[in-house]
Amino acid sequence: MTSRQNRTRDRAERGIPEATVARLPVYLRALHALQDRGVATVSSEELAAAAGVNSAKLRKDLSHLGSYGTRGVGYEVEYLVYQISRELGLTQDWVVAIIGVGNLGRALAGYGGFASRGFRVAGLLDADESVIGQEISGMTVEHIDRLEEIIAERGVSIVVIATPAAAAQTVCDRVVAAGVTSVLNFAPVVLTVPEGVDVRKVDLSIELQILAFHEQRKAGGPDGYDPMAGGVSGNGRASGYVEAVEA
Amino acid sequence: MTSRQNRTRDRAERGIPEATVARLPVYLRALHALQDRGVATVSSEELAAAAGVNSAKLRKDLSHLGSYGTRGVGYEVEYLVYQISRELGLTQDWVVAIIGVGNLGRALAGYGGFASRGFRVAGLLDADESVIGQEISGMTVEHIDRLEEIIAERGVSIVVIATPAAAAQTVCDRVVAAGVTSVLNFAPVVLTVPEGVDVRKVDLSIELQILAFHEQRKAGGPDGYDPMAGGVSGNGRASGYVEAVEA
DNA sequence: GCCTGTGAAACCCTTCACAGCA
DNA sequence: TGCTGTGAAGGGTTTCACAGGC
Repeated sequence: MTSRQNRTRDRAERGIPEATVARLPVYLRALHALQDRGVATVSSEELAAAAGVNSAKLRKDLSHLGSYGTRGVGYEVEYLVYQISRELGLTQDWVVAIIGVGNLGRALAGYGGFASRGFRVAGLLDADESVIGQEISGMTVEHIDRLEEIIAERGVSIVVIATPAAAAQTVCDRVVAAGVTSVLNFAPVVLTVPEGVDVRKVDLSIELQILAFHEQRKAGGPDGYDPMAGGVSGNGRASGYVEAVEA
Repeated sequence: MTSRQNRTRDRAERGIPEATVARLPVYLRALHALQDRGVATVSSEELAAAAGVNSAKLRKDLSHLGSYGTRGVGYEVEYLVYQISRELGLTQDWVVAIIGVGNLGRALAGYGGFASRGFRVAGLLDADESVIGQEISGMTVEHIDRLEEIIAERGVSIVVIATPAAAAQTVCDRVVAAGVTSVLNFAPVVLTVPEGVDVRKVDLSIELQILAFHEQRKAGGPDGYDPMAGGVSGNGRASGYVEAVEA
């Protein structure tokens, strides 16, 4: 490896695989749990078990950050926590605003996992007059009209969209126009953004649908009993689906 | 392709790639939106745009289900909706129970995207006496003691865990012992389950951490300004991280 | 001896490009 | 002609298995 590319910088080639990045937070959580239990060093086998992956994968992943382990011994927990935190950018604070304080927005506002990872919620915004001014998790809900102002003044760099589906794209456009380039979207729509803006999506119902797919498969055991064969046409086509408002 | 494997069953080999399964719900949503707008047929190009993928990927994905398109024309929206719904197992109803009615559990209980996809929430359970008996989204919160009874009597096949991290594994064990083999976990822990049980995980803070990683990279432009180089040691190691209770 | 770090193989997923059919 | 369906190429990810250092 490292065939072409200047090899002045040794360890972490600029460019950690996406799959690895997605697992680093999981390792980090497992490491924090070990830290709480007073564990000082851990082997790839143990840490992998705690994170729910196999040890080869864990070692490959960590090797992308550098050589932070000791052969014959394992990894020093505290040191690894620091290295992963730094790599993920968690040694600095990130200012977050949450748009939409329905049930989901409230849940997010009160979610302890944010603050403990260096994410500071600096604004809760909504369009509904009846919730403006309400106190939620120690913060006062502000009017969406002040979106641009709040982003600029408080240095918001990540925005969480928890609005109804219909409002999400409009809110996203305004947020992007205000200079934000990282968006976490909980609304069940595909957001269109310009080049250079990152959108990640969490969709509650997609996960359930994937589970349903696998659950359906289990019924038929191996060697293909065709699930629903026959009964299907009696059921009529897509039986009056209605796209509800969701979120 | 299809080198070894009996070729009696032509179209859908039992075994759709996971990556494809994960995108089918997205296509389904886009198709529902088209249906609402009265669109009868759609090309792979248009549907792909609506779903946020490229058209080659969409066609490959759909080809795993069968040949449901018409060359030179496109796909009939209603027919495709039905085929994808059937493949995902959404032509039948799934009975769901939600464990833990904190902020997140409440949000999930009220989430319209479940009911509209054939997921029927048949139970809201919690351990906290002070919420038992409360009405949430038209349902009465019941005591976790009745978990096994409720699963059996109401035919629950998918359980959503929205408890605090500390309670999740215990709840999961009981749920699995009661015969449930599909679990959607919102608690920030890795759940250990026996072979044959599917667990999917939604982690709110992991997504933010992945965004932070990319956001951090943007600061340094191309040709590697090392983010945080130098300032780091002055900051000291992992600056007193405390694993908060979360969720 | 033991456990990390990593080439190499295997596997999966995406993208390309075009044959084939309405 | 236009768009689907799909072999083939390409890229990324996982797993294997072992070399290498403590």
